[in-house]
Amino acid sequence: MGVTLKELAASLNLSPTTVSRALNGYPEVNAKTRKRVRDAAERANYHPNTRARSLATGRTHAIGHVIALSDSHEIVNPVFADFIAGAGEAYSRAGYEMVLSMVPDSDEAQAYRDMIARGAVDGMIVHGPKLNDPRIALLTQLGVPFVVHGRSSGVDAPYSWLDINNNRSFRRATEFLLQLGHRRIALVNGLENMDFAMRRRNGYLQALHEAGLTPDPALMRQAEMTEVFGHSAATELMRLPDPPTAFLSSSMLVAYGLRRALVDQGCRMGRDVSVITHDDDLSYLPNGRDVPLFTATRSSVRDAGRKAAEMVLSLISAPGQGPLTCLMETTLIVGESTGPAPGSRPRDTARQ
Amino acid sequence: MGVTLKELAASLNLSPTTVSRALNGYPEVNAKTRKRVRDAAERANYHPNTRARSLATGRTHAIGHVIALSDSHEIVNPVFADFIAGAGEAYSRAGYEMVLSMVPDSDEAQAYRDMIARGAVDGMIVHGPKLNDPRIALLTQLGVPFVVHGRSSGVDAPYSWLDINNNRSFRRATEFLLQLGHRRIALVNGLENMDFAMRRRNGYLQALHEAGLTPDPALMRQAEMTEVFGHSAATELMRLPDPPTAFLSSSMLVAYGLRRALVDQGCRMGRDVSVITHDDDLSYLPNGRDVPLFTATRSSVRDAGRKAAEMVLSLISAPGQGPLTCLMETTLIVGESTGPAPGSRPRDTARQ
DNA sequence: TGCAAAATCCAAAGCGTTTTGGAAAATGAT
DNA sequence: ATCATTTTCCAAAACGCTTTGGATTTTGCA
Repeated sequence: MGVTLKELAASLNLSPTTVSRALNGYPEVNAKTRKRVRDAAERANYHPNTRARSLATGRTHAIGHVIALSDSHEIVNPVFADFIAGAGEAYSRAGYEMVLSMVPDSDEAQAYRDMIARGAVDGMIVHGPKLNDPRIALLTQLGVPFVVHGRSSGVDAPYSWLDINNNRSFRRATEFLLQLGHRRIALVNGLENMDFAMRRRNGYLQALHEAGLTPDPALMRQAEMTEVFGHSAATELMRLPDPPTAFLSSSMLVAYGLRRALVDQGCRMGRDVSVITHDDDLSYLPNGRDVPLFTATRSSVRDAGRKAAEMVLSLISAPGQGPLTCLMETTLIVGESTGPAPGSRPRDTARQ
Repeated sequence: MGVTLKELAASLNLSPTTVSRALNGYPEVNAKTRKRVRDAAERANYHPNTRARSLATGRTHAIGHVIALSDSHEIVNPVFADFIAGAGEAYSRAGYEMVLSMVPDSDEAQAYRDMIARGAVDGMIVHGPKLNDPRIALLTQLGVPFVVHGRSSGVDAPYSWLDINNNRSFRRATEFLLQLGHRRIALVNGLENMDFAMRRRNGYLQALHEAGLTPDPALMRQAEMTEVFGHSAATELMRLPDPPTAFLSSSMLVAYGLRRALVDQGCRMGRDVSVITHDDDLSYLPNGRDVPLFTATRSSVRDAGRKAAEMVLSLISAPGQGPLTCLMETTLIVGESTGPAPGSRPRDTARQ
């Protein structure tokens, strides 16, 4: 508890009104007194009490994030930290706070309700949307500005979202592999009740169809995206009678696991078997130093966090503007993990 | 903005006072009316406005976490997400909020100051303490309850902390390797201006000394703990004229990199070269499925988060009790990455 | 100089709670 | 039936800020 406005005003022989206005940049205060006030505030390390301010203004200057911790598979999504970091930057630049609520996913809906009913936040970010995600309807009904990180297939009503082009991203990656001559391409995906995983799968399927290939269900796996999953998936897939010559992975960690399994089998990545992974550009999972370890579809989730935060702030400052959307394209970067399919000449020089 | 207390009171023909007391469990209210009030509150989904409540009580029911994002090496510590998850659980159980502030590390001190001056939090958690960390003095001076996740060598004044026994942990791991006959043991550490890294190094050195070995500076590396660092460190170390036969790693990700480099060199882990890593038991970095991939010193950082949160809550609810401390031991789990040093019979059967 | 307009300041109300200090009603003892 | 207690409730103040509606002073212009 620092200095209070009243005290500061008293020490300056001014009314609280004037001091408040001076600090908040209202025009009806003399330039000289404004400076006097500002200096005094600085010296006293005065910061208006957030609670009192928001009680008076009705705005909290806080954005809420609810993270559901599923009791069953207790995984904290690793992209979470970087996304939050990006969002946090934007918030602190704008003078906003971030309030986090981590709840068992059975209480998730109530967590959103509570935050809003208690007047704790001006807006929210929705993480990890699933297909037909009910949170979107809930929040629109509650009338709170919010932005979804991702989209939710099946939800028709308009809402604000920011997403990467998962479909095109995985379509391109698949095409790239096809051009290298690969015909049996495995998809090692995240859980496909997650919207992003579903879209990636669709992109992969579309590319196969356009190439006139029928997808083989045996080559498609989904699970929580860990290194261990990548390892077991690749191990099993390589033991098939007709194993894949290429892999598409949904995360760097999974790709690590793929690589380990491939090495175990005595394959060399980029020569015997190709791998493309999605790379969220996580700060602690750099994809190689100079030349990337993995050929990857890359998009910084930290940037996404920053942008999503800016979007929700914009929704708050200009409420009338209707849903905002932002679709970010990924870049396909070529690393050492891809090469022509063994025993087949590439159809065509791979475009970019 | 949900129902207000006044409205609820009006709808019940009661005064706000009575309704407040009924809901907060004060004795001076009839059991029947209390029930009536509680039911009505439930029906209306009434939640007291956090801001108003904390303005009135002087307590915010919020704990602050400041995360510094260094502009130079923009790494978000991967343990952060799991720690936060653990803490978040404890907070939401206790009806507390978590407010997060992510700032460039040049503004870090000011971020702590601000949070407190603005009356935004009742207590704080300090992340990633360095040697002689100035934040500890700052917060004690400001008089806010706080708990440090880790310790800060060089800070003498007492403070509350929760830490794992990094020293003993790495001492034991080193001893384990020595018992397996290893004599040249490399340490692939985190940045040693971090307190935890320094302690691990000391534990390692102590074990060597006790075994009558002089540490070789060429075998000790430190950097940001990424897979890529692990890879480059191991690659360089294995090219030494007299390469190590064992590695100690400070994180699972680094260990992944070590393993990749070793494989590149044609070594088999656990036979040609041994590896022990610290394992924070991160949810998305499981150490194998049945039998651990890596022999490891394990301690759940999520548990640590939970406990640290409980400690700060306890400091708040009982202010007089002086500094709380908690030293957690790690468990040394044996996986597939360790074995007897090549060309030397183990001194002794490894205890444990 | 005089007067309207602009500039500068302030008192007081209000935001949604909790809490203090009673008041009114019910109860118990005599 | 009377008085002292205890129950049960309420009016009003307070938390620290913003904001409305004036009041006072200064400025601009004729």
